[in-house]
Amino acid sequence: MGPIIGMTPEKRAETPGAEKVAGLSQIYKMGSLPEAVDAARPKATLVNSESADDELTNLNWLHESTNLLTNFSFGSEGLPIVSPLYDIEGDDVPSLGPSCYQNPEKKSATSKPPYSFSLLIYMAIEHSPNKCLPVKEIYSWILNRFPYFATAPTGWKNSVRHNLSLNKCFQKVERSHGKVNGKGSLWCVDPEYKPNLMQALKKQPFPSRSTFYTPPASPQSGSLSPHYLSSVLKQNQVRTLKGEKPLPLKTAVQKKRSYSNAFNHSSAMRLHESDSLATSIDPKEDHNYSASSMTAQRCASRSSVSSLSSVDEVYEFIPKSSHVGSDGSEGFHSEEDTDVDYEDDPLGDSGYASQTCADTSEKGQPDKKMRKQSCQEIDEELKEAAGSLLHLAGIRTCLGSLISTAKTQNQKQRKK
DNA sequence: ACTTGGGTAAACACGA
DNA sequence: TTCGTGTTTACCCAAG
Repeated sequence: MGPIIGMTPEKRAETPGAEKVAGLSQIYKMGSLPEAVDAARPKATLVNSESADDELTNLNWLHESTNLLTNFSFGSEGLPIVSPLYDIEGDDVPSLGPSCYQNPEKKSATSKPPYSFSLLIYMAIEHSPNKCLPVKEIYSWILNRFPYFATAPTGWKNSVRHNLSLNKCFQKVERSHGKVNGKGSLWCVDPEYKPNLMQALKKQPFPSRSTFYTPPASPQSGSLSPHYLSSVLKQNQVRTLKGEKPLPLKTAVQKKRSYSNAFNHSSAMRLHESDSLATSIDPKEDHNYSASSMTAQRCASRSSVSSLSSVDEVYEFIPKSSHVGSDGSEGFHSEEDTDVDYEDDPLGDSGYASQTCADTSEKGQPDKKMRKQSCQEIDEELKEAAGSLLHLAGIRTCLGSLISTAKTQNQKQRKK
């Protein structure tokens, strides 16, 4: 059991997750995105609004989708401009108080929040330093932010757990090795669904745009988080130890997609559809997140948030000993840090990395092989994704030249 | 009318 | 045994 569980309220208040939530208060001050942001944001609605329903024979959607793709993958302009609001760790912004549920409409703090449980969980997780929270901390966060639940029937906790389990947006990560089914797993947001969640957030009565957009400098934003990837690796560790073949990353990522609930349709699906247009030639085939589109999406989101190479990013959650040196002394502390510990590592991200390091370093050679294999698999996927992107970029180039040729001919004909 | 998402309740299993 | 956690099922309601 991690130190978070059973923490006294005083101690909990000292945790970064509790104090850094102040940034959330800004969400509610925010009216709408600056023009520049909207201009820079990939026009997800572009495809959706006009051409998404168009027949597939119309190549406009492809053209637009390649624009989308370009914005997403080939330049930072595809990013929502980073608002200071995303900086949930900012201390220089006055907090609105213990409860950030002070929206523009000044609703009573004790009235029911206008957010679904999924969004509440998302907010809670996103405002944790590690982007991972145990259920108990999620409860606490929600309670702190939405006093409504203090007096609400206890069923809401059931709903939270229900959502965590059922909603594929959320990924369970074992806190430490040897506790596969133990109490208190950590819950993370599947980065694949962050856009969906953000989209859903935007549709709430009190828009909180760019609220939880994490800075590009953060390696875990907009991509498969080190946490999640490391969980996949851990699963593979178990499989390896069992003598089974490690799951390919895409399989592991798709695991939750087989679930039948939540965020697969409606707003999430609509967003997904528009996004998938950018990566899938046939949108119809993408309903189940084809591997290529998934990897492409991943790659796109990766490259959109970070200048890191994909391999670098993959390596971030792998002990550097595996690619820096054999002693593992560089960049990671190697003490037996077997649990995510916010107190020891208030900045969070290194906590999980060190955990992964500790976990893997204890297991010796087979894990090195496994890590190497996983890296190779990830690399293969990335290559595949890059290939898809290049392919689409090529299509776009062709289309561009065709269009310009057509325009030129059009002009010539008009002149005649 | 139907589908879908969301909320809620309940039952059950598991581990601390 | 109790409690917390996680999963699953079922039902209801609202919105499209």
